Amino acid sequence: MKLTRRQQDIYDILRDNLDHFDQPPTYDELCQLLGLSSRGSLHKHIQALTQAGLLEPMEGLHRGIRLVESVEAEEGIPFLGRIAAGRPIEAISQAALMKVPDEMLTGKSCYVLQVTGDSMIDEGIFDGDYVVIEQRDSADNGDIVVALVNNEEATLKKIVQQPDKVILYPANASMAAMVYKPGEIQIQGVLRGLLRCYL
Amino acid sequence: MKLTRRQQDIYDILRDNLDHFDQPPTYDELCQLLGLSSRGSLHKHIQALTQAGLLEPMEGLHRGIRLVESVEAEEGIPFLGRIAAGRPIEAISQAALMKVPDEMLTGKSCYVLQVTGDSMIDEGIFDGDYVVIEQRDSADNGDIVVALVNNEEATLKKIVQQPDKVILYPANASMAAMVYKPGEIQIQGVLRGLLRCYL
DNA sequence: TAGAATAGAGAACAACCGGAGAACAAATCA
DNA sequence: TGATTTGTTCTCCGGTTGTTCTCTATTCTA
Repeated sequence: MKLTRRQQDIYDILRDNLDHFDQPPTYDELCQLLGLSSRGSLHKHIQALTQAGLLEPMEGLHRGIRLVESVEAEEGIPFLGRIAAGRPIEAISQAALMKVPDEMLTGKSCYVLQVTGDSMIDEGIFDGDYVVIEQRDSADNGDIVVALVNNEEATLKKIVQQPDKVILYPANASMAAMVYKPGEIQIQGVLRGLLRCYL
Repeated sequence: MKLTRRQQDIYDILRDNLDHFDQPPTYDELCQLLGLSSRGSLHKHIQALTQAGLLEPMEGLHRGIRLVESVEAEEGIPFLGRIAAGRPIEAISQAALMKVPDEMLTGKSCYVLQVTGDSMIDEGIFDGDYVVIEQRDSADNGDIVVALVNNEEATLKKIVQQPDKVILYPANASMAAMVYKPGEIQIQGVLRGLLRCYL
């Protein structure tokens, strides 16, 4: 169902309010947020959203505006942000969904990051490529993982774990491997797929 | 149905706008983008695109210009087979569909091939990777294309076309470029995306 | 060269969108 | 219970936006 601009505004505000308050707003409160002076005008939009299946029908109840729970999710897995060696993952403001081949999905929770930098270039992972990551807290030796170093820097590297140390290998002849103590490294996910767009 | 030049312009702009805004443009906004001063002129083109099945019919709705989402974007595009330099495309027995990110689709007809061999390794295209190809019979210099050589061998190479010759460059330091006469090379498609599965 | 196809300008029209405000009824609160 | 808040319904309005015309210019083709 297609929403008009104002309907979209109102839906966004309602969705936003969900996180901030435990009670739905009254019409008057919503009108104030929207800069309206007439409840009647708002009501028409609320009705349209209900018609569209985005709001539960509210039969006269006060504070009865409620979002429909299972708005059928679009297909795809979330694109979370960028990962660059030596920095935290840079989250993107608006969560977008990205369709990926089923072959890359493992049934576990997965997400997409965009790679910044050339540290994995010898593995054919270039600056600007997208990687599909399976959320996990452990990995096998030789896996390419998203690792959190000292709870602050996120990086994409090939990992080798030994009883007394953890080594992160970049795939770039001009960069050196880094050695850490096991406690300093936290695995956040394992590389499952690569996506690259040409112009 | 074949689009006129202006119709193609408009379609491209609409497709481009999809990524930048969450609401379709109004006629006036589109006119401004196109340098038109009359909504009536635009309307004729919109109608033609609707007729061609590329736009949803908009029954008087404001901001009602909406692209018809192709089945391909929902279900995936066909995986046709393997391509190895020096051999015809090896078709797969049963056609499978593969979901790919919308960003790789151009609205034109696309398909997926699996790459065999290392001839494009310096471009980060490895043996076993999947490539998304847009079906076309022409390309710009520097594009990576699926080219049919002498009507029998298919190959994935970077192309440079000159009036008197066509050069196919592999992206592998240990391989040499090949030079052909224009008539010997037939372009079958242009590289739009790359997919790689890890384990 | 005539005709068709493409492309645009501009005017007039109708529908849609968003809003105001009054009156009413139901829910909630004191 | 009575008063107040809150949701509902209704009519009305104006600007925006899509639609339909007619008219003109340019390009391509038979």
